[in-house]
Amino acid sequence: MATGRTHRPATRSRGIPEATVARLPLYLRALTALSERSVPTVSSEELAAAAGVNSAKLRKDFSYLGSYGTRGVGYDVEYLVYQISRELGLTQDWPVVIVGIGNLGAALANYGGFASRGFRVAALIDADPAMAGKPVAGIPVQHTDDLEKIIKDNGVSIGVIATPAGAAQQVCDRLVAAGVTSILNFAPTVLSVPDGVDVRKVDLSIELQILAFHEQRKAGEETAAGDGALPATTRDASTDQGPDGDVPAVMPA
Amino acid sequence: MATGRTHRPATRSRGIPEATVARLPLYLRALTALSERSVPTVSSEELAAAAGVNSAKLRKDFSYLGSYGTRGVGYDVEYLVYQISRELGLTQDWPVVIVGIGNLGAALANYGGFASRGFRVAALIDADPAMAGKPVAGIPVQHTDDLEKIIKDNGVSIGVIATPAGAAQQVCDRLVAAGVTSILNFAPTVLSVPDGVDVRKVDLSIELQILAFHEQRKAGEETAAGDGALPATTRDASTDQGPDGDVPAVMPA
DNA sequence: CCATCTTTGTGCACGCGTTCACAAAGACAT
DNA sequence: ATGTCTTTGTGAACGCGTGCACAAAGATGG
Repeated sequence: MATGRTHRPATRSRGIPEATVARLPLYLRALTALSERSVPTVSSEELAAAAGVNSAKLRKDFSYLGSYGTRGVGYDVEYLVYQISRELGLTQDWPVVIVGIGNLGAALANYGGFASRGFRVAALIDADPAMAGKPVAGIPVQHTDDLEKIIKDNGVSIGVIATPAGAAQQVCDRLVAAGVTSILNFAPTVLSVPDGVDVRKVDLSIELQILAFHEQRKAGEETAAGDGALPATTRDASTDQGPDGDVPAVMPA
Repeated sequence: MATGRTHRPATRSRGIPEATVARLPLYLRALTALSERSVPTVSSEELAAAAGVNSAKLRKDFSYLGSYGTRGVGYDVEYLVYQISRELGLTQDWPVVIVGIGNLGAALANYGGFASRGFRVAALIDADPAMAGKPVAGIPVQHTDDLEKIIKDNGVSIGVIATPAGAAQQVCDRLVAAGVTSILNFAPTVLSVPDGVDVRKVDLSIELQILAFHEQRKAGEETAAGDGALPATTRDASTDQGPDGDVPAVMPA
């Protein structure tokens, strides 16, 4: 998914570049796997391979956190797991509410990856009165009317929006008004929020569209001769190095 | 979601920067909305606002596609919808298979955003024999054994992986071997694929972790003096200018 | 204690992406 | 036709992120 930032130029949070922050969870996952296999240390090379990144990049990323490695040896797995967890704020409990319990909302409620990382689904909220009280993933769905109270009672600061596009902005506004300062938006809309509120966006259809773009390029390069309107003619599929760059489809905003 | 690119340095596909490609779907969505309201033309300023981006960026993005605007007037909505759709390859039908029909897979199968953009769910595939034949979103689930045949019979080139992490790489390998060249991965794993195959990754837990990082920063800034564990106490919501940069959590690879 | 070997941490250069700011282009009125 | 006004399209500067390549640091063995 891709979205644009309109204002601030990619602020660097407390010295840690955003790009690095976005990779920390990846490292953490790889490290956790190593930890479960009781591997004591890893080299930047090995860990980078496991996380699917360049080793120099990984070392530079870690250098922003401090010098946690030992030259000639590598990094202590357990220690690094702790440091990254702490940096990401995963050592504390984050109550989360999911608003919009349709197919996607229900799937998210059931998703194990949340609980395993310190995120606790504090409540499920839906506008449909018929849903109220019905348990999803073992948690009873509550009605939107109680949204503000739920947020406040549970000290929720992170909200997940999985409503239809039409309801998203309104839900967002209410979440923010109630004190939520971080939002993960699955609805296909651009949300506008006041400064100080983080929004990350996940749009499944956009991801597919980006894939389709590249797929189209791989496929017909010569078939493009068609009607007009576009240059795209006689494209020789010569060295088709298969596209893919590092571009987001999910970003804050 | 976040992943790193290991190799190629963000190839520019046929002159169109990846960053631009990632934004095209956003513009398209905004334009479609305008089209439905029968708005004939839009200025870059208006459209940029609707898409949540900078107007200069939008104009530059469009300039990569060609000169479709009229100075002093703006852009013709219908024409632009067509051009972007064509550029993204949405004027053709893209059969897609979803592998792994758990909570998430089922939600994806039901997701309306796919069909509305030229993506057709050609088949649902799951490894559980008990699922076989059971209809999900009106489509009968088929067994993994038939994966290769399904891909070939339907001419599928885009696959969606919604299996548990453990099965993802294996499924991926089979998809690729069967001819799939674009993969949207929801499993929390780094997939390795041969050159020429595009992978985009969506990781819900990573998104939350990134939000948690910023949330933590917003929360305790002063409490940080403590033991080193976590600030998170006494949250004063002062002037919390909230961080947020433009960093991806989803990328190809 | 010294030599060697491994691996980290980083200075530096390069390239992509973003943004500003403006000239060119066209619409529209007179 | 000519002038004015709006909006595009883009040249240029800047900043972030990436990756190379190497020096510094430490482990390890003799």
